[in-house]
Amino acid sequence: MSTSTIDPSLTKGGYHHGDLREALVAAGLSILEDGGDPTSLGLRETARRAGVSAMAPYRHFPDKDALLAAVATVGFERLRAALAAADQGGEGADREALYAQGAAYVAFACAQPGLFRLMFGGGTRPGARPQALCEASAAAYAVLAARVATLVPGASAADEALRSWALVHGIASLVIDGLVGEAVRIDPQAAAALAGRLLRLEPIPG
Amino acid sequence: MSTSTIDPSLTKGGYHHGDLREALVAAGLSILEDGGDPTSLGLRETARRAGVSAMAPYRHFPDKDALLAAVATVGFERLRAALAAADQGGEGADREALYAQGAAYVAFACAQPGLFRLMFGGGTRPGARPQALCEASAAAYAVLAARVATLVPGASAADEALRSWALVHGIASLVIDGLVGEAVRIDPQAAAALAGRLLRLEPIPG
DNA sequence: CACCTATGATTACACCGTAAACATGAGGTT
DNA sequence: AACCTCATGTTTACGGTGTAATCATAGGTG
Repeated sequence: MSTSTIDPSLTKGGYHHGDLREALVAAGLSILEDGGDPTSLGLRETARRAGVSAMAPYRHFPDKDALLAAVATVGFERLRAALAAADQGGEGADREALYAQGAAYVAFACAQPGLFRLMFGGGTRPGARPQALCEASAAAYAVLAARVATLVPGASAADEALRSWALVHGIASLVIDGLVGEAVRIDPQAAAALAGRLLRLEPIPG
Repeated sequence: MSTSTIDPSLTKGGYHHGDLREALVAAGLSILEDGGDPTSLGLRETARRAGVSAMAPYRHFPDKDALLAAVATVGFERLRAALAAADQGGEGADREALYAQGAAYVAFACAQPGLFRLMFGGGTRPGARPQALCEASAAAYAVLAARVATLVPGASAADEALRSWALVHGIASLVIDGLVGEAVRIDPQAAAALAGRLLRLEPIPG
């Protein structure tokens, strides 16, 4: 299969288009990066963006939800990378790494709200998620959970990790939906700072 | 305008249909209560549910987003009522009232995920929200913020309220999107219990 | 009664997701 | 080299949606 000089990494599915599946995912990401909602992410619009016929995506995805899931999977991989990078920002295994992860989580959502909304409940019913999507989201969560595990005793680590996740996810959701003030929503840095502040905040005393 | 015996409260807009505007909002709510996503909430489908022509809603709403916003406004009013009722469940001004509000918040989202998703970023761009919708969401938040204000000194009350909101909102979002385990998503009681547990959880020590 | 306006119905158009039939070109076989 | 096969992409078609424009009617007002 390799007598020709074509790069084998592009040969897979590279009959007419170089690699249409990846091109479609990239087109979908570009739509979201241009300020598009998940509702703007249509099958025809994505195909148009990839410079291909409207029905071409059906050769690579069974339906629209599968294309959206593939885009969301890339989103989770990017989120995982962003969390891991933020975690490595500090030096030791201290809480600053966790705060940095929280700030990165919110900054990610604020910088790409369309992608973030697609990743979380952006259309596909739970239970019908492809395995790759589930694995990608679990991998992202694992980065946060691992940091929490280094900070708390083993028993309550799971609950503490879930609590931290819910907190930063709630901040991110409220910010991108414009429920916490316009200034924060516009500026990803301000949103990240808010996340760090709330994460550091002591619970209600009593 | 009131020589007839018709109830004035129904006279407004009640030429042909009793009160089509309210009927459309009720039809939209019923669609969401029947397990419909916000995407299932269409203009034509809502009109069909209300037993009226497809274009009739345009006499009462300028476009689809306005109808969705009206439905979301009712959702926030219901959420506000649920939070207020949960707050009154206990007796004193203690933290149990706050925990009850958190559990009620998550239970609301879990019981009506479609409505919850519509209320928060369900289509309309932030900034284009009708004033009534903003007021309804602010009124719901005010119930939670008021309880927090009775528990913490004035300076940090705002941040503490926002932190509590983000935490319960994050839990609710993750649960209805199926990111925290199927069992919790199915059972609203289990979801509410999870909210109470995480709210009670002490922060990460250090 | 005649009239006016609010309300709802019809029709039409562009867009979308999906299915079916068609066209094309790369690769292996002879 | 000639041919066959099948994966890939295109075209056409259908039902559904949101929206604009036009028509029809019900209810109160003079």
